[in-house]
Amino acid sequence: MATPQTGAGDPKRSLELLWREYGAQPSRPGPKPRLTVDRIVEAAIAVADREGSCFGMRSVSAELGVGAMTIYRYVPGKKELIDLMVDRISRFDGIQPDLSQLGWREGLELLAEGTWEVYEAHPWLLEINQRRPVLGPDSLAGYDFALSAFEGHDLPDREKNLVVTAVMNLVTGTARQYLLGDSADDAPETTESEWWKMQAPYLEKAVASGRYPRITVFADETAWDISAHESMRYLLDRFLDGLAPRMEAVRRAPEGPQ
Amino acid sequence: MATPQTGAGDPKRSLELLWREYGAQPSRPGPKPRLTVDRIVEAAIAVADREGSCFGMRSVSAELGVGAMTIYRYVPGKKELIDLMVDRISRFDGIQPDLSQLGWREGLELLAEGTWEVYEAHPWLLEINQRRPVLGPDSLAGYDFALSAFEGHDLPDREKNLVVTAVMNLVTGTARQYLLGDSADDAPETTESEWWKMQAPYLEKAVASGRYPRITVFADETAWDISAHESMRYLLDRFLDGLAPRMEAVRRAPEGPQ
DNA sequence: TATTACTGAGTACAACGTACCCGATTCAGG
DNA sequence: CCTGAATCGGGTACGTTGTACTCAGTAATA
Repeated sequence: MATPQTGAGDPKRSLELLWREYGAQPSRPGPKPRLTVDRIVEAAIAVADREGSCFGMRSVSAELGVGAMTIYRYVPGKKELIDLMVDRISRFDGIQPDLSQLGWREGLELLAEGTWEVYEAHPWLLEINQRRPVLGPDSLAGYDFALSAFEGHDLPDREKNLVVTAVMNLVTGTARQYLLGDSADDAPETTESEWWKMQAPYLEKAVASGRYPRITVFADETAWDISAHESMRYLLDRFLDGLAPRMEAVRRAPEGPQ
Repeated sequence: MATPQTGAGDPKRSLELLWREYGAQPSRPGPKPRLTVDRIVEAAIAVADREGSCFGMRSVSAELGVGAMTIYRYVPGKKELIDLMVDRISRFDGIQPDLSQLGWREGLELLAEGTWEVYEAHPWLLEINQRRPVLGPDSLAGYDFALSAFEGHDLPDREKNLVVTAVMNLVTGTARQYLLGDSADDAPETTESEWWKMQAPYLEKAVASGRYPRITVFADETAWDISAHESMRYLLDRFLDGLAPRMEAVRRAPEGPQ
């Protein structure tokens, strides 16, 4: 048979792997598999944490101590492996605080901070270009967890989705802006401060040219010394401020029927 | 001499090219260059618009009708070319409305919508992993333009930067979530609705399992039918709602001294 | 025991960015 | 004018990437 359908980028295979069943397989001929999909995913995450998003399949194989092509027996291709890695990363290992005990605001703040921590731990996540959101078991659990922040409020389902995706996109956008450099990738190159020192002469000359009349703030160094996390919190806090009136409006009466 | 320093990823070369002078060069021996850096950048953008961010240097060469290696006479490497492309894309071609005539809110909305349109026109921009923000002439002009939204308000410089980056990160985050699929890249694969149709059975089974108690909204299709732009606007509007009190507090008196 | 399916490793290929070399071209100085 | 030097464009080739394919070895079933 030609082309045994190891076709790359098959979403169906990704989904099958994501939602794979762990039940006992019927015994089949042939040697027992030495690896498992889980071990490969864990190894790939370890490699990506170390090498950045441009990790190679050969590195994953080496990490597992197997031949270069061996992992292809378990995973159809790199794209699918990344799908699995992304879902695995979304798993919330710590204790899940009971968001319904907290207020909606604290809940969403926790969601944002949790997402932020994931990006800090695995900056390569920001570099991969996820074609479509792959909702695996762990991502779905995270979404379910996020929705618990709205308990006690009669926000329409549609708006719940808007809010949750807003918070996540807000975190992602800021993280991308600031945390990308932390990923090792291929060029350590220059540090943050060195980079600005390098740009400074050009920027100063540009500002001096008068073509950028409003950018005169380079004199004040502290105006540009903004940490990634502070930037995220500012955006988050204003967003939640703006959301507050709406949440108050849909607050459910504590005891009575809805 | 060994290694004539065609070193890739040199930020200094990027900066030199970004802020290159257009003055008449002193006449030098050798044939006149057939290309210019600008033509290469324009061609590369055209190719990226067509092929996605995974455009190849050979495609750019072909677009210009020159040999594969010829463009390396003008640009040190792909990274630097991308830096130039990013800055070029940031150029605001249309008429710049006078933000100072509008209110701060309309100004920031215009900034967000403008950024959004850039991403819609050039989705590949979302796929490239910019190590560090390269502030070229056009990016700087955009930033200067953005700052004009704060005229008539005594917001501290530091907070201005927080707000502007917040708006841009907000747009970027949402755009990335939704617009990535529009980039042609390598796999047209499945459409949005096909993808959800493919995921549906797994999600339904997962929800039915009871492990995700709060995700019961899959019954209501409309709850998930959220357009990219709507999602961005929701986040933007709440953010601006939250920013409003602060902006009112720092509003400068119309006539009197500050 | 014979069959059969499956595993793991090795080889190889296309595409990528780009280092290097060489002939052709055009200016500056005599 | 001629000569030397500097530059340009193109071709070739190398290392690295993801992965298609082949083949020998293994273990459960009939």
